[in-house]
Amino acid sequence: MIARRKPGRLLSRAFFEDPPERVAPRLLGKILAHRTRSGILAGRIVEVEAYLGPHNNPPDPAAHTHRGPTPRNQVLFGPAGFAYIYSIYGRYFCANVSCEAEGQGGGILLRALEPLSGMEQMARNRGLKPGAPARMLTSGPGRLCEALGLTRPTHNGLDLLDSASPLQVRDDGFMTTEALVTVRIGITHAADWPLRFTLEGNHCVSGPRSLTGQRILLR
DNA sequence: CTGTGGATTTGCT
DNA sequence: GCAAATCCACAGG
Repeated sequence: MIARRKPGRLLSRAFFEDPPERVAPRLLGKILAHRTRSGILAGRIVEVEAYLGPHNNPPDPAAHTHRGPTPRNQVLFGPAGFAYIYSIYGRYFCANVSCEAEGQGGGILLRALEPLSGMEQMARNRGLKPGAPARMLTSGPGRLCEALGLTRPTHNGLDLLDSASPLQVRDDGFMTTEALVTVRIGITHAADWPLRFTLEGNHCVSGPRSLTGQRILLR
């Protein structure tokens, strides 16, 4: 007998219509779900990073939107709650969610999930044996996309809040009280800005365990 | 834990 | 044309 997970409910557009540094911590504990022919691949969001739009002062030099709209980043300048997926280092994809008001260019990078359903298919997608540890499936932005089967050609620009969309962010009622805030990973500019948010202690969080930071209370 | 190499898309000059 | 890039796998200590 397979236990059916609580699917949760879709989030509202308003949830995402705030600056990235405010939406990012709010996203912790929510669920990213991909409906595929081979089942639902889903996990709880345990690590995110905020990337600020170019209207900020000073602008965020690490953000893809830093120099304004381009063909690649146009989704980030659209309405909030859409998937921005880009390719990186020739081998991987990374998934983001557009946020704040249309035209503002804010985004949130999804860096790690705790797998909830479809682990066997995730392992296949990642080229691992069934039963591979959760960490190896969805810990890291490239791994996360590979595990869920997300690519730019098929998933960039999808509405994450639409009941008909194959890719959604959902809320199953999971409550968190505290987040750890650290600097972002893998960037060279604005390397000291505290814009990475994690569920401290969750073993699917990527990156060095030694990264220290401030704890904040979640509303 | 650290270091290092693979690999290609993007956008600027 | 080229440098940079929101990375990952693997080897070695």
